[in-house]
Amino acid sequence: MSDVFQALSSPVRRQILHLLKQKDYSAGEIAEQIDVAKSTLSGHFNVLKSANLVVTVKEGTTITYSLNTSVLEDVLTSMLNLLDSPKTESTKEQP
Amino acid sequence: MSDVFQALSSPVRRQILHLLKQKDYSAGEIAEQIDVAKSTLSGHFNVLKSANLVVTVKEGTTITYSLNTSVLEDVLTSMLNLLDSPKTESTKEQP
DNA sequence: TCGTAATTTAGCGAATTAACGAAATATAGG
DNA sequence: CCTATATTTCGTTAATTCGCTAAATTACGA
Repeated sequence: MSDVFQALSSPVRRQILHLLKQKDYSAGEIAEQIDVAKSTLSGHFNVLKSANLVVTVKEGTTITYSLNTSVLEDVLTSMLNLLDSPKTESTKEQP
Repeated sequence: MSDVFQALSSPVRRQILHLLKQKDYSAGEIAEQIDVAKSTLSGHFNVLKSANLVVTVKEGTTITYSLNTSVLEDVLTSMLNLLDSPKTESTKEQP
């Protein structure tokens, strides 16, 4: 869980995820659209992979990344948990 | 947004948020329930405050922390955004 | 005013992160 | 086999994070 939030805390990585929401991309195609060195991106890919936020398929020399939505769903659930059935606001006036 | 995910990426801070979900607590009361030095907790409070995830009320020498759910709702929305209307899986078989 | 309780600030060390460029690896195709 | 392409690994550097202890701050109450 920490891994996922940590992964989501980088704007570059969120940008990658937003790209992958539209369609699958290879590492190179993503590099064309994000202005950091490919080696740096490769590091970001690793973080996303470790957090299970993306899944890869290797075909020849090309690696295609796609979004793994199930982990996002898990995080969403855990955050809903934080919001659902909130504390009884006994000291405050109820509307 | 990065701040919020960064804040959420620490187990200690998530533990604090979960406590605050139940009811408001003072810094000291939180310290009783989490096993790190008070000064360390104070640092965590700062992170949570900067991310606007908590709100404080000072009363005498005691500072009471409470959850600010609106930021959590924003994050939730942005994550739903990542899941909603996913890419057309043109290369995959539709069920 | 003095002492005490609650909380924060300051300073430090170890570990992690993010960026880069250069070099390495792997695969496809001639 | 050789070369071009795609991607990763490595070494470096700068910045950030997280934990601690010790000291400072703030407010209360005797």
